[in-house]
Amino acid sequence: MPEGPTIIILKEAVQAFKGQKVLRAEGTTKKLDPALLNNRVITDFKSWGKHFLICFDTITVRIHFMLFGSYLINERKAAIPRLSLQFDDGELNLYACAVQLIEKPIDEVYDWTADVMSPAWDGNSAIRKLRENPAMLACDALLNQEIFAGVGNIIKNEVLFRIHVHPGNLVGNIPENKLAEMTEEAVNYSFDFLRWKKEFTLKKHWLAHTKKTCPRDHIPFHKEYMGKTNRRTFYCPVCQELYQDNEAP
DNA sequence: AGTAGTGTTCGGCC
DNA sequence: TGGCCGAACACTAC
Repeated sequence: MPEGPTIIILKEAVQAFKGQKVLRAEGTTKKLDPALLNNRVITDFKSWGKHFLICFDTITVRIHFMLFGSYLINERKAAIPRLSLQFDDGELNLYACAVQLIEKPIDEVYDWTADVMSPAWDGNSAIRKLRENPAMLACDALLNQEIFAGVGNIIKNEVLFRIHVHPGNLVGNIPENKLAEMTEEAVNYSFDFLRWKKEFTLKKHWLAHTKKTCPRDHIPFHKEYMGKTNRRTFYCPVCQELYQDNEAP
Protein backbone atom coordinates (compact mmCIF):
# COMPACT_ATOMS: atom_id res chain seq x y z
CA MET A 1 0.00 0.00 0.00
CA PRO A 2 2.36 2.73 1.15
CA GLU A 3 5.17 4.94 -0.25
CA GLY A 4 4.39 8.64 -0.45
CA PRO A 5 2.62 8.74 -3.83
CA THR A 6 -0.02 6.27 -2.65
CA ILE A 7 -0.85 8.61 0.20
CA ILE A 8 -1.27 11.47 -2.30
CA ILE A 9 -3.79 9.32 -4.20
CA LEU A 10 -5.70 8.70 -0.96
CA LYS A 11 -5.63 12.39 -0.08
CA GLU A 12 -7.14 13.26 -3.46
CA ALA A 13 -9.73 10.50 -3.16
CA VAL A 14 -11.14 11.76 0.17
CA GLN A 15 -11.47 15.43 -0.76
CA ALA A 16 -15.28 15.16 -0.78
CA PHE A 17 -15.16 14.59 2.99
CA LYS A 18 -13.24 17.79 3.67
CA GLY A 19 -15.41 20.21 5.66
CA GLN A 20 -17.76 17.39 6.65
CA LYS A 21 -18.73 16.41 10.15
CA VAL A 22 -17.87 12.92 11.41
CA LEU A 23 -21.29 11.56 12.35
CA ARG A 24 -19.83 8.42 13.85
CA ALA A 25 -16.31 7.12 14.35
CA GLU A 26 -15.53 3.56 15.34
CA GLY A 27 -12.79 1.02 15.04
CA THR A 28 -10.40 -1.27 16.82
CA THR A 29 -7.62 1.25 17.36
CA LYS A 30 -6.38 1.40 20.91
CA LYS A 31 -4.32 4.53 20.42
CA LEU A 32 -7.35 6.75 20.72
CA ASP A 33 -11.03 6.47 21.53
CA PRO A 34 -12.84 6.79 18.19
CA ALA A 35 -15.78 8.46 19.96
CA LEU A 36 -13.44 11.38 20.54
CA LEU A 37 -13.95 12.22 16.86
CA ASN A 38 -17.74 12.15 16.86
CA ASN A 39 -19.32 15.40 15.67
CA ARG A 40 -15.98 16.95 14.81
CA VAL A 41 -15.56 18.65 11.44
CA ILE A 42 -12.64 17.67 9.22
CA THR A 43 -10.84 20.89 8.41
CA ASP A 44 -8.33 19.33 6.02
CA PHE A 45 -6.54 16.22 4.83
CA LYS A 46 -2.77 16.52 4.68
CA SER A 47 0.15 14.20 4.16
CA TRP A 48 3.77 14.11 5.18
CA GLY A 49 5.72 11.36 3.48
CA LYS A 50 3.89 8.14 4.24
CA HIS A 51 1.76 9.77 6.95
CA PHE A 52 -1.87 10.51 6.14
CA LEU A 53 -3.21 13.30 8.34
CA ILE A 54 -6.87 13.86 9.14
CA CYS A 55 -7.06 17.37 10.54
CA PHE A 56 -9.68 18.64 12.94
CA ASP A 57 -9.93 22.00 14.65
CA THR A 58 -7.43 21.37 17.42
CA ILE A 59 -6.33 17.77 16.90
CA THR A 60 -4.97 15.65 14.08
CA VAL A 61 -5.27 11.92 13.51
CA ARG A 62 -2.16 10.39 12.00
CA ILE A 63 -2.55 7.26 9.89
CA HIS A 64 0.40 5.11 8.86
CA PHE A 65 -0.35 2.12 6.65
CA MET A 66 2.82 0.23 7.50
CA LEU A 67 3.42 -2.69 5.13
CA PHE A 68 -0.08 -4.15 4.92
CA GLY A 69 -2.48 -1.29 5.50
CA SER A 70 -5.36 -0.50 3.19
CA TYR A 71 -8.35 1.78 2.88
CA LEU A 72 -11.79 1.73 1.29
CA ILE A 73 -13.97 4.70 0.49
CA ASN A 74 -17.72 4.07 0.63
CA GLU A 75 -16.98 0.34 0.67
CA ARG A 76 -16.29 -2.28 3.30
CA LYS A 77 -14.63 -5.65 3.45
CA ALA A 78 -14.80 -8.56 5.86
CA ALA A 79 -12.19 -7.20 8.29
CA ILE A 80 -13.19 -4.79 11.03
CA PRO A 81 -11.62 -1.39 10.32
CA ARG A 82 -8.89 -0.08 12.58
CA LEU A 83 -10.70 3.23 12.18
CA SER A 84 -13.93 4.04 10.34
CA LEU A 85 -15.29 7.55 9.85
CA GLN A 86 -18.91 7.84 8.78
CA PHE A 87 -20.28 10.94 7.14
CA ASP A 88 -23.67 12.09 5.96
CA ASP A 89 -23.04 10.78 2.45
CA GLY A 90 -20.28 8.22 2.78
CA GLU A 91 -17.55 6.65 4.85
CA LEU A 92 -13.82 6.19 5.06
CA ASN A 93 -12.56 2.81 6.29
CA LEU A 94 -8.94 2.31 7.31
CA TYR A 95 -7.53 -1.19 7.85
CA ALA A 96 -4.35 -2.59 9.41
CA CYS A 97 -2.83 0.82 9.95
CA ALA A 98 -1.14 2.55 12.86
CA VAL A 99 -3.32 5.31 14.28
CA GLN A 100 -1.98 8.11 16.42
CA LEU A 101 -3.50 11.23 17.91
CA ILE A 102 -1.51 14.44 17.51
CA GLU A 103 -2.51 17.20 19.90
CA LYS A 104 0.19 19.69 19.00
CA PRO A 105 -0.12 22.01 15.98
CA ILE A 106 1.19 19.88 13.11
CA ASP A 107 3.50 22.61 11.86
CA GLU A 108 5.42 22.04 15.09
CA VAL A 109 5.52 18.30 14.47
CA TYR A 110 6.46 18.05 10.80
CA ASP A 111 9.35 19.37 8.73
CA TRP A 112 7.46 19.94 5.49
CA THR A 113 10.68 20.66 3.59
CA ALA A 114 11.60 16.97 4.00
CA ASP A 115 8.51 15.68 2.18
CA VAL A 116 9.51 14.85 -1.39
CA MET A 117 5.96 15.38 -2.66
CA SER A 118 5.29 18.63 -0.81
CA PRO A 119 5.42 22.05 -2.49
CA ALA A 120 7.56 22.97 0.53
CA TRP A 121 10.20 20.32 -0.39
CA ASP A 122 13.71 21.77 -0.22
CA GLY A 123 16.38 19.83 -2.06
CA ASN A 124 19.18 21.96 -0.64
CA SER A 125 18.06 21.07 2.84
CA ALA A 126 18.20 17.38 1.89
CA ILE A 127 21.71 17.77 0.48
CA ARG A 128 22.80 19.48 3.70
CA LYS A 129 21.40 16.56 5.74
CA LEU A 130 23.25 14.12 3.49
CA ARG A 131 26.52 15.97 4.04
CA GLU A 132 25.93 15.78 7.78
CA ASN A 133 25.73 11.97 7.51
CA PRO A 134 28.82 10.89 5.53
CA ALA A 135 28.91 7.44 7.14
CA MET A 136 25.38 6.56 6.02
CA LEU A 137 24.96 4.14 3.12
CA ALA A 138 23.22 5.46 0.00
CA CYS A 139 20.49 2.82 0.34
CA ASP A 140 19.78 3.90 3.93
CA ALA A 141 19.89 7.60 3.08
CA LEU A 142 17.03 7.32 0.60
CA LEU A 143 14.91 5.42 3.12
CA ASN A 144 15.64 7.97 5.86
CA GLN A 145 12.31 9.71 6.38
CA GLU A 146 13.90 12.75 7.98
CA ILE A 147 15.72 13.39 4.71
CA PHE A 148 13.40 11.88 2.07
CA ALA A 149 9.97 11.56 3.67
CA GLY A 150 7.77 9.46 1.41
CA VAL A 151 10.52 7.47 -0.29
CA GLY A 152 10.12 3.71 0.16
CA ASN A 153 11.96 0.64 -1.03
CA ILE A 154 10.70 0.73 -4.62
CA ILE A 155 11.62 4.38 -5.09
CA LYS A 156 15.01 3.74 -3.43
CA ASN A 157 15.92 1.00 -5.90
CA GLU A 158 14.69 2.91 -8.93
CA VAL A 159 16.38 6.20 -7.99
CA LEU A 160 19.79 4.57 -7.41
CA PHE A 161 19.49 2.77 -10.74
CA ARG A 162 18.46 5.95 -12.57
CA ILE A 163 21.42 7.91 -11.26
CA HIS A 164 23.92 5.04 -11.74
CA VAL A 165 24.88 4.99 -8.04
CA HIS A 166 25.72 1.77 -6.18
CA PRO A 167 23.55 1.35 -3.05
CA GLY A 168 26.60 0.41 -0.98
CA ASN A 169 28.31 3.79 -1.36
CA LEU A 170 29.00 5.78 1.76
CA VAL A 171 27.25 9.12 1.36
CA GLY A 172 30.52 10.89 2.15
CA ASN A 173 32.18 9.30 -0.92
CA ILE A 174 29.45 10.26 -3.38
CA PRO A 175 30.33 13.30 -5.52
CA GLU A 176 28.33 16.48 -4.96
CA ASN A 177 26.67 16.34 -8.37
CA LYS A 178 25.44 12.81 -7.64
CA LEU A 179 23.98 13.88 -4.29
CA ALA A 180 22.14 16.61 -6.16
CA GLU A 181 20.88 14.04 -8.67
CA MET A 182 19.77 11.80 -5.83
CA THR A 183 17.59 14.55 -4.37
CA GLU A 184 16.24 15.52 -7.80
CA GLU A 185 15.38 11.98 -8.82
CA ALA A 186 13.84 11.16 -5.44
CA VAL A 187 11.26 13.80 -6.35
CA ASN A 188 11.04 12.97 -10.07
CA TYR A 189 10.59 9.26 -9.53
CA SER A 190 8.00 9.90 -6.82
CA PHE A 191 5.89 11.88 -9.29
CA ASP A 192 6.43 9.24 -11.99
CA PHE A 193 5.33 6.65 -9.43
CA LEU A 194 2.22 8.71 -8.74
CA ARG A 195 1.33 8.95 -12.43
CA TRP A 196 2.00 5.27 -13.16
CA LYS A 197 0.17 4.14 -10.04
CA LYS A 198 -2.90 6.09 -11.17
CA GLU A 199 -2.61 4.42 -14.59
CA PHE A 200 -2.15 0.99 -12.93
CA THR A 201 1.11 0.65 -14.83
CA LEU A 202 3.59 1.08 -11.98
CA LYS A 203 5.07 -2.42 -12.03
CA LYS A 204 5.48 -2.37 -15.79
CA HIS A 205 7.74 0.65 -15.41
CA TRP A 206 10.12 -0.85 -12.86
CA LEU A 207 13.63 -1.01 -14.26
CA ALA A 208 15.44 -2.36 -11.18
CA HIS A 209 13.03 -3.26 -8.40
CA THR A 210 12.40 -7.06 -8.42
CA LYS A 211 14.25 -7.32 -11.74
CA LYS A 212 16.67 -10.10 -12.62
CA THR A 213 18.61 -8.42 -15.41
CA CYS A 214 20.03 -4.95 -15.90
CA PRO A 215 18.27 -3.33 -18.87
CA ARG A 216 21.42 -1.34 -19.65
CA ASP A 217 24.10 -4.00 -19.43
CA HIS A 218 22.00 -7.15 -19.83
CA ILE A 219 23.82 -8.81 -16.95
CA PRO A 220 22.26 -10.17 -13.76
CA PHE A 221 21.22 -7.67 -11.11
CA HIS A 222 22.54 -8.29 -7.62
CA LYS A 223 19.84 -8.83 -5.01
CA GLU A 224 20.94 -8.22 -1.44
CA TYR A 225 19.41 -7.24 1.85
CA MET A 226 21.40 -4.11 2.50
CA GLY A 227 22.05 -1.40 5.02
CA LYS A 228 20.80 -0.72 8.51
CA THR A 229 17.32 -1.08 7.14
CA ASN A 230 18.14 -4.53 5.74
CA ARG A 231 15.76 -4.10 2.84
CA ARG A 232 15.72 -5.82 -0.54
CA THR A 233 18.13 -3.99 -2.81
CA PHE A 234 18.47 -4.61 -6.55
CA TYR A 235 21.45 -3.13 -8.36
CA CYS A 236 23.75 -3.56 -11.33
CA PRO A 237 27.39 -3.99 -10.24
CA VAL A 238 28.59 -2.63 -13.59
CA CYS A 239 26.61 0.53 -14.32
CA GLN A 240 25.92 1.62 -10.74
CA GLU A 241 29.16 3.17 -9.68
CA LEU A 242 30.93 2.41 -6.41
CA TYR A 243 33.10 5.42 -5.61
CA GLN A 244 36.61 5.31 -4.18
CA ASP A 245 37.31 4.31 -0.59
CA ASN A 246 34.04 2.49 -0.25
CA GLU A 247 33.90 -0.92 1.27
CA ALA A 248 32.08 -3.12 -1.17
CA PRO A 249 29.23 -4.93 0.55
C1' DA B 1 -0.65 -23.07 -0.71
C1' DG B 2 3.23 -20.97 1.35
C1' DT B 3 6.09 -17.23 1.42
C1' DA B 4 7.82 -12.77 1.26
C1' DG B 5 7.24 -8.02 1.33
C1' DT B 6 5.74 -0.70 -1.02
C1' DG B 7 7.20 -0.22 6.93
C1' DT B 8 7.73 1.17 11.64
C1' DT B 9 7.85 0.61 16.60
C1' DC B 10 9.06 -1.51 20.66
C1' DG B 11 11.52 -4.08 24.03
C1' DG B 12 15.39 -6.92 25.26
C1' DC B 13 20.06 -7.63 25.19
C1' DC B 14 24.62 -6.90 25.25
C1' DT C 1 23.39 5.17 27.35
C1' DG C 2 22.85 3.36 23.11
C1' DG C 3 23.05 0.63 19.12
C1' DC C 4 21.57 -3.57 17.19
C1' DC C 5 18.31 -7.18 16.48
C1' DG C 6 14.16 -9.76 16.32
C1' DA C 7 9.24 -9.77 17.11
C1' DA C 8 5.02 -7.92 16.37
C1' DC C 9 1.65 -6.12 13.57
C1' DA C 10 -1.86 -8.45 9.91
C1' DC C 11 -2.74 -8.65 4.62
C1' DT C 12 -2.26 -10.29 -0.13
C1' DA C 13 0.09 -10.95 -4.56
C1' DC C 14 2.71 -14.13 -6.53
